[in-house]
Parts: sequence; structure tokens; C-alpha cells
Amino acid sequence: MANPTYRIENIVATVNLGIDLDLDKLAERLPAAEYNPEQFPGLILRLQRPKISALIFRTGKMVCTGAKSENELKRAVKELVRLLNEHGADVPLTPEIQVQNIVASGNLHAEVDIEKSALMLENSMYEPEQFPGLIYRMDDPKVVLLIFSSGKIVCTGAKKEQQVRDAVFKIHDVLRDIGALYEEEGGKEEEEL
Amino acid sequence: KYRKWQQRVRVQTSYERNIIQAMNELSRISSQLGIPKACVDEAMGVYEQVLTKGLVRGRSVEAIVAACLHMACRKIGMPRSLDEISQYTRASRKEVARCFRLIARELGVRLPLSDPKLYVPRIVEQLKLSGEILKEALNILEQAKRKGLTAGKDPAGLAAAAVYIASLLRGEVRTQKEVAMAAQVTEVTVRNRYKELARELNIKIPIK
DNA sequence: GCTTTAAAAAGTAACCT
DNA sequence: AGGTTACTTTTGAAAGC
Repeated sequence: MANPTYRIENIVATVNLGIDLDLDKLAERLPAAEYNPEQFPGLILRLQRPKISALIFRTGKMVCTGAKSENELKRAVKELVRLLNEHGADVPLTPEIQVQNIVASGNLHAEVDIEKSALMLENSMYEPEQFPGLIYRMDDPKVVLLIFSSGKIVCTGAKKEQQVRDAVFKIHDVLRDIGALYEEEGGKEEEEL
Repeated sequence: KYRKWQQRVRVQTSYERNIIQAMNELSRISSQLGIPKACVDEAMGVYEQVLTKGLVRGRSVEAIVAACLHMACRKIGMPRSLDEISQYTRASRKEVARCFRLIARELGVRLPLSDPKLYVPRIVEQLKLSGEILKEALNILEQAKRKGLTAGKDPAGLAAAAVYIASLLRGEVRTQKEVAMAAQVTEVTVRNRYKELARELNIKIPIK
């Protein structure tokens, strides 16, 4: 029986530059910037290389989304700092980065009886009228899992990759123990860590 | 004399006033959707519990009533989607869904799993099809469930496809469009479910 | 509560050819 | 009919309404 696998799809992180920023000036000098304070208080910057998006606020705090690894996140922040300093700002070169949420997709490599799971798991919600997946709130690690009958899953809410790994293996064991997992008819597939 | 005036004006308590407003909203929405009295009464019962628990504070009576109605319909076994119900409300589907979850959690209501079979009677009735079609559609859905073809799919779409297939098998043909409209799903959904059910259940459709 | 970002899962929907 | 795009669900932070 194959072990469950997962892949990090998105990392949301906050960065505190520690200095107030002049968003109007930045918006003028950065051609790629999107800034509509009436609509949203943050300036939106999309990086090409590590394909990430940043929400930059007047207070010097930022939100970075789209990174698929901590390494990508760090490279993106370096690039953002470089861009800001190249356009009139004076922010620290190595600001503090805090990962706030990690979203991962995964595969249990087994079909799931989601109706049975919905009946047996207390912290679950399954309403096919609204959404095809079973929504399961795990207490430890504290994450939310979207479980599909195909065995594909989504894990969100983790702050460390280890929590994603623990959650994915744990849900696999939980579903197997309640007898909601059964082997797929088809042959093997390919998946990564 | 002021006390006397107050007594005359306050012939109703705020609780009673709220209940009356809720009843008005409820009967208006229910009549537009043609929801049976038993279900309306159930919804009112749920609303009273919700009001007593103080869950209406800060929320619109309309949204709460809509959520109670959705819950009552499911309790009674005659489900009505959040879209259908919120359509006759100023509240959005999202707001009604929020109230529904709040109520389900606070009242500790654990509703039975959605069942495509519960959607069949309404579709059959609306299309003026026979009891034979009803039985056949339920049969198809039972087989579909056993083969694990219903997981994650919209029960209304499954029911529509089953009715469509049954109508083809029994010669009381209705178009995909007609069935789709009766079930409140798109033709594409009926077609997709129909193709999958016919294929997986090895149902041979007679060519006309 | 809302606004904005990104991302996956599977299903449904809207619009165009 | 088919194809594309887009929305449903979940998560998290930011500042302001």
C-alpha cells in the first residue's frame, strides 16, 4: 500500500520591513505596481521570476503569496527589497519573514468513501450540493483538509511543512482505520514528494 | 396614564414581534416555492429555537428564516437548495449558507447525508411523468450509489439524469433541457451525469 | 463582515464556436 | 456537442471601511 504523497502549492507569508512606505511614490515609479487605495489599502506587486505576488502596505508590512517553497519565498523577498530600494525606499536587506499558511495538494493513492467518512468523522462536513469534497478540520496538527473520493486531497492552514506531512499521513491512517479507504482499480500513477 | 398607553402599544413583546415578522417572511418565501405546510411548520419551530438562543442578533431575519427553511426541508426529506431559497430573499446565498452552518452548529443539528433520491419526486411531478418513471429513476440511483458513482456529485444533477434515463427507457420521453429545468441544473450537467450513469451501469437506451 | 493575493482539489455554470 | 474561463470550498496575513 503506497504511502500518501503531497506537494506544497502555495505559501502565504508576512514580512515586516519596519519602516513606513510612501505607496503613492512607489506606485508611480514601479510600472508593474497596481494601487487603488479606494479599493484596497495595499499596493500589489507581481514578480516574474519567482512567480509570487506581494501586497505592500503603508506601514511597511507585506504579504507574499504564490511561493511553492521557502527557498522561493526567500528569493522573492530579496527581490522585493531590491526593487523597493531601487525606487526610493530604504528598507532593511534581510527583513523578518513569517510563514502564515501553507497550502498543499496530496494523494492518498486510494479511493475514499466520503459518505462513510462524513458519517464517522465528527469534525467533517460534506455537502455535494455545494462542494464535491469532504471538509475535515483536524485538531492536531490544526489544519483543514479537503478530501475527494478520488483520494486527492488539499491541506491548508499549516505553518510548517512538517505539519502538512503529519496531517497527510494522519488522515490516511484515520480513513484507513474507519474502513473508508479502498484500493484503486487502475495501475500505478506518478507523484512526487 | 402613560403606563396605560404603554400597555396598549405593547400588546406584543419584541419576541412576539420578531416571530410574526419571521412568519411573514417564511410564508412569503414558502408560497413562492410551493413548500408544504408541514415543512413550513418545521421551519418555524427551528426559527423559535434560533431566536430563543439569541442567534438572530446582528443578522437579518430574512437570512435566518431562509436558513431555517433550508434546514426544515432537509429534515422533512424534501430538500430545497440554498440557491432556490435565497433567490426569494434579499440575502445572498453565501449569507444564508453562513446562517445555516451557524444554526446547525449551535442547535447541534446533524442532518442526514444528502440523497439524490429525495430530488426525484419533485422532478417527476413537475414533468408530469408516471410513478413507473419514479420507481425506475430510484432504481437507477440505487445502482449508482452501490457502484460509487454519486460521491461528490450534485444530487440534483444525479436525480435529473436518472429521471431522464428512466423517461427514455419507459418511452415517456422528456428532453434533457426539460429535465434540467425541472431539476434546476444545466443541460450540460444532466448530459454528463446521464452519459456516466448509462456507461457505468451498462444501460442500453432504445433508439427512437 | 468586506476588500485583495495565490493555490489545489472536482463539480457545475456561463459563454462562444 | 465541445472548449475555455470562472466560480464553489478552505486557509492566512495585511489596513481600512
